[in-house]
This record gives sequence, C-alpha cells and structure tokens, in this order.
Amino acid sequence: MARYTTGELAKLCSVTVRTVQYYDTRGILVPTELTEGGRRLYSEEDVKRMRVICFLRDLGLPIDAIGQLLAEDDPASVVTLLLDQQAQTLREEIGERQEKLSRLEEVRAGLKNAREVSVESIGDIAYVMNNKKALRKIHLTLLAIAVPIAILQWVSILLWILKGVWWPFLVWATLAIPYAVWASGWYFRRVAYICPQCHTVFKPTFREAFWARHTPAARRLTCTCCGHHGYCVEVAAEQEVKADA
Amino acid sequence: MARYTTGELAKLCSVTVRTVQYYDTRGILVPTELTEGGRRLYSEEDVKRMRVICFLRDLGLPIDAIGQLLAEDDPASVVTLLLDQQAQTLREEIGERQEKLSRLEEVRAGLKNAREVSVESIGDIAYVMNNKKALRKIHLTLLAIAVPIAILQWVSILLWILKGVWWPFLVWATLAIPYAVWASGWYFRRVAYICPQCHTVFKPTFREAFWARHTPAARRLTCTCCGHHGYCVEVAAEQEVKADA
DNA sequence: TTGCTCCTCACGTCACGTGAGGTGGC
DNA sequence: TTGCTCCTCACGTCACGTGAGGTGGC
Repeated sequence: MARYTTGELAKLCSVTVRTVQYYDTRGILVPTELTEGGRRLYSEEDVKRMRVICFLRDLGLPIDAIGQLLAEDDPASVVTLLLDQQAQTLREEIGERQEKLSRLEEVRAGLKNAREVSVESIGDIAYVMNNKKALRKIHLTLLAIAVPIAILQWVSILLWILKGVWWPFLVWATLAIPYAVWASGWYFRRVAYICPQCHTVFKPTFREAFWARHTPAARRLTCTCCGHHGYCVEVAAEQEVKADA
Repeated sequence: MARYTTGELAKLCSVTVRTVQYYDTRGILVPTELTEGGRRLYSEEDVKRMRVICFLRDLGLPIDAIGQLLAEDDPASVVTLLLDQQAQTLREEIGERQEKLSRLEEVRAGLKNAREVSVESIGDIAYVMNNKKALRKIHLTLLAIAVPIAILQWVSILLWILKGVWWPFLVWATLAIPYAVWASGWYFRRVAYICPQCHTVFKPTFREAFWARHTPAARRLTCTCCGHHGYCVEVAAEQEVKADA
C-alpha cells in the first residue's frame, strides 16, 4: 500500500504542508498511519478524501462543515442542505458587494462635483447619500401637490383660448398664488442645505430660498453659519422645524 | 461645547461601545478629551469623523486604510486611488463568488444524477468537473477529425445519386472504414470511465468500448476493478496510455 | 447606596501563514 | 555528515464580540 508523507500529499493536492497539518489538528483529515518518529503517513484513500475536502472548500464551504459532512453516516441528507445554504450565502454576498459597488460609484461621482476633497466633503457626500430617500419622498410629495394645480391651470387656459370662457382662469389665479406660496413654505420647512465651505447643514430664510437661483439639486444661498455665498446641495431636514423657527 | 461619552457616540453612529473603544486603540478616532477617571469624551467634530469612518467602512474599506486616509494632509490624491482599488476588489470578489455559485449548481446537478450520495460520489463529481476542459478538448479534436470525412461521404453520395458517378463513394468507403477504426482507437486511448460502484477511473478494452451502448456523457461498461456492469461517466484519461497498454 | 455606564485586560473568531527551534530519515 | 523534510509551539491576520473583574458618576 502506497503511503504519502505530508509534503507529498500537499503537492498532490496543491496545498501547503501547513494546511495538511492543520486539517489533522482539526480532525478533518487524520493520517492513516504515524511513523515511530511521529511523522504523518497518508494512504491513497486519504488523498482522495483530501481532494474532496479541497473541492468543497473551494466552493466556499467552511472546513468544519466539510468535516462534519464527511463524518456523517448518510451524507445525502446533509449535503443538499449544505449546498443550498452555501448558494444562498454566496448570493447574499454578491448582493452586498454589488450594493457597495454602486454606492462607491456614487461617492466617486460626488467627489468629482466637490469643490475640494477633504474629510468634511466626504462627510457631506455621506450625508447626502444617506439622506437621499427622505429627500426623494419630499420631492414626490411636492409633485403630488403641484400636479393637480398644473392640470387646472392648463384646463382654464384652454377654456379661455378655445371657448372664450375666461372666469375659470381668474378663479385658478386667485387660488393658485396663495396655494403656491403655501406649498413653497411647506417645501422649505422640510429641506435644508449643506454649506460647501463650513459643511454645516443650515436652513435659509424663506425669502432667500424662494428667490434664489437653483439647479435640480442645489440652490445659491448664503450660509447662516459662515456667511459663504454659493451653490449649496439640498438635503431633507433632520426634523421638521417647530413653529417658532 | 457638547461632549459625548463612549455610549452616546456609539448610539449616535449605530455602533457598539466596543467598536468605539477599538477605534481609539487603533488610533482611528481618538477622543478629544479624557475625564480624570479615564473616561473618553468625544466632541461634535468626533461625531462627524465617526460618521465618515462608518460610511467608508460600510463601503468595505479596511479601517487602517480609513485611518491613514483621514490622517492625510491632502486626502484628494489618496481617496480616488483607494476607492478605485476598492471597486476593483469588490468586482473581483463578485466574480469569484459567481464562479463558485455556478460550480455549486453543477454539483447539485451532478448529485441528482448520482446513484447514491457518498463521499466517493462527491469525489467523482469533483473529478468530472476538474476534468471537463480536457474532455472537451478531446471531443472537439474528434469532431475536427470526423467532419471532413462526413463531408466527403455526403459529396460522394450526392455524386452517385445526382450524376450516377459511383466510384467516389467506393473510394470513400474503402478509406473511411480504416479511418474510423483509427479515429476510434485514437479516441479511446484518450478517455477513461469512472465506475459508479467502486469509483475507480478505468480504461475498458477497445472492443467493449467500441460496441457499448452509450449516451453523450456515459457508456455501458464493465469495471476492470470491481466488475460492476453499468453506465460509467466518461472522463479524459490522466495521461495517454503507453504503447504496451 | 444602588443601578448604570464605562474601564482595561484577554480570549475567541477563521483558515491558515510565518517564523523559531528542534529532529527524523535518506 | 549534510541537506531536506517534517515536527510542534506560538504568534499574526481582521474587526471587532464577549465575558471577567473592577470602577466612575449620577
């Protein structure tokens, strides 16, 4: 009967001697024989077993699970479960990493837009990203508020032009202006801005915010903290401001 | 100036107290102040820094890298590199896991076809999977050998039917039969079979293999090791058999 | 004084890698 | 005798979790 030393087994299975020794101490693959000098000797069977261990290990199974599986009287019942679990784990790990990857891309995009790359600007990007869901909710709500008014506007205008009926437009105008002011107030109570200079989250006055130049994501404001004037990225306010603010 | 205890900071950043302590010992986030009693006190700045640390950590960056990044005078040059590296790492990890996942599915399919689920049958599946590339190469070579002969066959048959020229078919037939025997010999010297009973890789006699019933992946043979008769999965032989075999 | 929080060791996780110092076997 | 292989500790990896045993601070 052929006998292999630790080193020979290691070479046959493309692992290190240390790995073979480790599997012995863990009881995953115990040598068939020991020399008087205490050296491990492995049989042909052991080589096959080692190959199975490496194969399962390379699928990502933990070695303890492999050890238990190979010690089982009836592996059939365990192995399918184990493989299913592992498949599930792998899918989850892939999902996690894809999520991280897409967040990473977002950060890279954020850094390109940043004035300077500092710890604080990374903090700003983190803040904006964590805040995005809340901000989107506010935007969607505002849209839901604005859409019916816009519809009424166009209906009244069309009535005027096509039918010469002018009074619906007058009704619309008298209602729409206070409505728009109220909606703006509602909106600015719920959002805040990040100063790119001092990185503080601040709330501008209603008047300044209302008339300020803006892009879809930022507004040209004066920071209430450091006085810096420039485009500030919009975020959802931490909590609604109380009546006195 | 607001000061936060370890527990308060932990709550604000949704981490454990132990994590906060750990980041201190690692020098990633050292508290601004210590009480006389040796308790850590963190400032508002520290909270922001902790948030950045957690944000970057959640992208999968190692904390040492985060620590170095935040200690940098000019993070700009480092941060892009670091993020690019991390993106690369994540992509590789996703690739690895997808590869493992597809191998897992293969194993599950293999187990369904196995007669019984034992350590040896897992070994067989591993063997077949590792062996697949070599086997595919043999199959493709055989195909390359067979295709020209098949073309000649059809050309000669068509000549006979359409033009009444019969002699090309005769020439084809006299050449094709020895050629086919030679090709079969070439093929069977290069493949072997796994016995589903004793899990040995064996080579049948040419005569038995040539006449045996078969499917695309298996052949009905008698194991030269245990005498078991039944379908045996085809694999590429470890090395070409020498002249005397 | 009683809870609660915080402190510092120090071990455990997972699958080995990497020496250190010694020895078997050709 | 000389290399080469193998042996057993034992520490290191990574980011903390989990007690143990003690103490600060309200």
